[in-house]
Amino acid sequence: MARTQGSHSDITGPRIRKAALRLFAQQGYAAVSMRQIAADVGVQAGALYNYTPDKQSLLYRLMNDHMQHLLSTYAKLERPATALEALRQFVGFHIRFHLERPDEVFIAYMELRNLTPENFGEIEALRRAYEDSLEQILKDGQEVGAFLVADTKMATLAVIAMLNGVMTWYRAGGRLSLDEVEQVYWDMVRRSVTA
Amino acid sequence: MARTQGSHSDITGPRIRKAALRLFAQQGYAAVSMRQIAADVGVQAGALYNYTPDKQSLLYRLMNDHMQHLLSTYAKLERPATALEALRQFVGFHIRFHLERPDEVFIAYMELRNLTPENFGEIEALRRAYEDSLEQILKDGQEVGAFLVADTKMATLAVIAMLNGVMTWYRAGGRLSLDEVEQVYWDMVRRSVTA
DNA sequence: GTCTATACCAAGATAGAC
DNA sequence: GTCTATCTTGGTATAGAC
Repeated sequence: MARTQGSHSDITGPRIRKAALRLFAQQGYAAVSMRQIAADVGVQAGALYNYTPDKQSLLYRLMNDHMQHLLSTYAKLERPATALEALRQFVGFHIRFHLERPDEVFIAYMELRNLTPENFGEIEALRRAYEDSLEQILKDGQEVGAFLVADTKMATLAVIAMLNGVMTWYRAGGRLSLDEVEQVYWDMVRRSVTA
Repeated sequence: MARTQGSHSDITGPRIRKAALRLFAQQGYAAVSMRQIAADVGVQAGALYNYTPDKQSLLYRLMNDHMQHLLSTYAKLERPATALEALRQFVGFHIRFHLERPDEVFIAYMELRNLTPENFGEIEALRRAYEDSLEQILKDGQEVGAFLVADTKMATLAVIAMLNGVMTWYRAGGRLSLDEVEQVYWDMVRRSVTA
């Protein structure tokens, strides 16, 4: 665990972010000290400042990395032919991507208020871009009569909120398999936006 | 604002809780200091300890008061005759009760991890009791064929998650009236649990 | 690149005067 | 019941040796 000296430029950075990620998710940004993160990594507190100018930048980096990863992964998916299929794809993607990264997800929406205004603005823009991709699906489906919603913006937020709820209770190995959960949520989402 | 002396037993307590409520909601429990709360009330930090044994108890008190209020208010409602009407009542009650108390709601689910294990257990039990009242509605409706859901527990959590989403974006005086929002969400909830 | 040591400040909580 | 003053601890961040 605790090393005494040496040069580890390539691995210490990722280790710091990994430790910060877990600790922030567990205890919250404000409740975690730089000393705690350093102890977890096995270095002294001062060494952290070779990798981040300050604590705030560490948080921002974690949230930015996560959002970029989310957007780029979704963008790489092959686009289905119909709006209904696109919605199904979105539901499956959203549930799986998020369930695989509980710490990142938790931080991404619990620690928004601990970002500086500038950093907050940037993360918010990324989040909105992701929401927009769902709203576009709903708009497309609405146009061709596949969906029937009173307001695509509200429906977008309602669907995402419903899906995010999975993260608060789902645990692998529990009563329900991931496939079952995905199926149930897909049913509810589909019914909520169709006539 | 800043008073200099005197005896204010009856009003200082509530003022402290009100200040703590707002500050915790805005900045997070861990990021708010007792000195900040005291300054907001207009007393010195030491004076707070005449009203709470410590900071943790202050948080617990706020969350407990909120949950008790939620449960007792819902319990006082007249029970509708049908499951469908009961669900409609729940949706309207949930949205309105929560939108009227954004700070309490925000704290109640953002600061759970800052409770001691004992306090956490108590608050969790109250939250579960509230969820159970919705699940009972879904079970009743499922029995008489009014609803069709794959799993009442999952449907309960999905519906609450969807409704809670309103709190993240709705602002009075915005594009949509409260009645409109309630109507839209009721439509989506109803469709999501019926065939 | 990491260490030890430390500057500097603010936190929660308590003591005793009024 | 509130004040002032203070104890003790731990926070972020930096300096300089290795």
